Amino acid sequence: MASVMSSVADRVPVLGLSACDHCAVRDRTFCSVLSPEDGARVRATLRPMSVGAHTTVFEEGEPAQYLFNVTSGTVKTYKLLPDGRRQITGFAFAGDFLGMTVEDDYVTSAETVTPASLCRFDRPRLLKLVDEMPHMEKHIAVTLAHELVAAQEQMLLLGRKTAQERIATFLVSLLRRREAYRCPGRPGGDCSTLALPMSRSDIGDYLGLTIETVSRTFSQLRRQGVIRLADVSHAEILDRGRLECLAQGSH
Amino acid sequence: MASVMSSVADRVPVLGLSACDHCAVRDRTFCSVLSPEDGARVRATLRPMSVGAHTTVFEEGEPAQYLFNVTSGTVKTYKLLPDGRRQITGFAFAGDFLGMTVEDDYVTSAETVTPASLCRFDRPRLLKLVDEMPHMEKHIAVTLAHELVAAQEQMLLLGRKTAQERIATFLVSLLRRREAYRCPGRPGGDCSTLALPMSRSDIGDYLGLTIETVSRTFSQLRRQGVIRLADVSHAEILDRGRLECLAQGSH
DNA sequence: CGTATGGTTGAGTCCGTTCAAACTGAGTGG
DNA sequence: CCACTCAGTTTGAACGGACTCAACCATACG
Repeated sequence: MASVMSSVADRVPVLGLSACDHCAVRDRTFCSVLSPEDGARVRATLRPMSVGAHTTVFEEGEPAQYLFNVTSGTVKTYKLLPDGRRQITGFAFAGDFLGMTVEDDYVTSAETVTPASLCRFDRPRLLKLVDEMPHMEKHIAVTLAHELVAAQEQMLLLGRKTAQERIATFLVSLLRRREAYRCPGRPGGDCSTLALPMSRSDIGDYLGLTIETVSRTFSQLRRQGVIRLADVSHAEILDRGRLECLAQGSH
Repeated sequence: MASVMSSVADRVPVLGLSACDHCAVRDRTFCSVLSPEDGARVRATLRPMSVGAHTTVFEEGEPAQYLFNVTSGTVKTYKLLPDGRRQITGFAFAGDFLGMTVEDDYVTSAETVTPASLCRFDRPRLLKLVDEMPHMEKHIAVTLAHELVAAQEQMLLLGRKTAQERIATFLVSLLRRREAYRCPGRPGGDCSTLALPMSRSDIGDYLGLTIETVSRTFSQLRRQGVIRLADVSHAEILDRGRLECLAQGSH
């Protein structure tokens, strides 16, 4: 599968220093904690890029040459077993960080779900800068801690929840994530319609289910009046309270 | 359930400054990166303690007043659903860190599996010190990153592996963890007998299985000549190659 | 030696999977 | 405009791996 580094990166123009100033996700990334001078040094390691849907960003096991910030679109990270079984470890949306690793190789693969724009950092150079910037180290530690909490919640889901509880948890976490990123007053911030940019197959591989079970469970929730499916990738949440009950396993 | 903080802590004598000098796990913790002066400041926030088996160290949702280093024994961390379903998120052995959280509340519960000794740190005071010590910040970020990798591997296990693959993965990861902590030449470092201090119920709740399936799968591996069960809590690895094949899902 | 607790084994069940068929909607071309 | 294709989704029917329920066994302990 084509790697983004060789195939797409060089086609995208470097937008220059001003790009960061207009960055929509700036205040959700480590860039927000940088002084003007440090910001300039970080920008020197950066290249903004746009890629189409279903493009490989990096692959597990390959040397981690770059780090990425998602500035728009959706990206999935996943691990594979030799026989092709797949576990999606997370979905990254605008503002999320990708490819952080202590080892020198990526520990998951990453592929875009939708067309996406990414901020690509040269990893060795950025890590050298990080060493000199305690604020950034701190920001990364906090990000890692949040990801770890999410991972532990996902373990509970994968180890102990039923199909219906998994789907409910997934929908609620998408809702919460959207709320965390939008001001309450902002347009769409409290809308009950949820975009599901990923396929049923992706949802299944994220929740430890098959596509058929995902589909059946959506239908089940629809018949129960908890959600309405405007179309295959847009779910309207009709009864959020009930959904949250289901999600935490108390029916 | 009895909390360690109120019930056990005060019975254990403070061993004074010299305790750290003899600490067996010192070089595996953040203490190893401290200068002598910083070490003294950290020690002022610390109290060593010993607790019996099956003792609650902290509970999910409760204010995170302390952080812990395990100096001996085994501790499990877990999350519960309202109806009692449990997911063990990890086992902590000597040298492992417990209770790290960005939020002000613990995100998992922790309970000893065996009698254990712990180094208890006052969290607010330690975090204040960490802010002034970039080395420690770095060490914590690295630890978090490693835990995140382990969590992602556990997601793959819980979402996509069969019972036999889960048990095999569990045994292999215990072997690897022991190897990482012991020099090859040291006694017991290359011994093929593995201690399983945790109950079948704990193993099941860690691997997303029931105790019956755990027990059956051990018997299955025994019949296949992959392991030998000296007793209920000691497994001898007879065919490590085969076990590693099973663990990664390629049979 | 009786009791208790945890572990093992067996039999039957069930939830989610597998296999298969039908449906949907977007894209293409006559 | 409709027919056709194709990939993704939904639905149905049968299956199976892990679960549930239950009995039995082993070790520890008073």
